Amino acid sequence: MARMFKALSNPHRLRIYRELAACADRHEAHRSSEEFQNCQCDFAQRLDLAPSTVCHHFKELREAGLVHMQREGKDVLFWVDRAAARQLRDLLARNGD
Amino acid sequence: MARMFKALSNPHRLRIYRELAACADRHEAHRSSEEFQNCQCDFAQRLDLAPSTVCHHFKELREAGLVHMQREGKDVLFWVDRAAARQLRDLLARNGD
DNA sequence: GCGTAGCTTCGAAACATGTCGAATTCCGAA
DNA sequence: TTCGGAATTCGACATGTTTCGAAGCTACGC
Repeated sequence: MARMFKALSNPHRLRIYRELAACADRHEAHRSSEEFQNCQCDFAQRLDLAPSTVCHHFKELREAGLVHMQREGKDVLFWVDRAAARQLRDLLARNGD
Repeated sequence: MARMFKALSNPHRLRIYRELAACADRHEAHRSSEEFQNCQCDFAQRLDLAPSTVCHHFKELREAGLVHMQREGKDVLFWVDRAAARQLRDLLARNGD
């Protein structure tokens, strides 16, 4: 559990996670599926980080169980784990409110 | 935002936060107020940590805006910040589901 | 096969975190 | 006023995190 929070505790990783989640939502609207395509090299450009650094951040998110990936030819499909997100939300939620 | 996640990314701090939140809930039921009493030295015993370490963890939670404190005589009142928790939950929540 | 594009692994450097003990402050009680 | 319990601050040390470049893998197109 703390592991998931740790994965989101880095500004770069949090941004990656949010963009993946947002992208998943957009596609969900007209594809009825949670996966979507997004390559790490784009994040490397947007975040101004080395590809190896971005790869490491993805690995952290993956190993925390927040996102999943699957090789699909030359690039990779990523999607967020909704159950994991719900778990975190439940932990943050308390009876009243 | 990442700062809040970082505060919860340590197992000891996560446990402190959850116990504070649980305690607040219990009292809320018959006090209609969010604050409650809980001393750091108890946490030091339960978590088997030095008092200075527990103090440091409380400070992290405080500076992240997740909990608040107020000196009240010889010890201190702590309560969780529900708005902060809601912010985190909203970030984790996505359109569907 | 060979080159290329993208991801991963590895090692190293810089920096941040978790932890402690000792010293300090703060407040209530004897 | 002096004592004692509780919280805080400080300095130190070990450990973890973030980042990079270089080298290695993998699959596609020529």
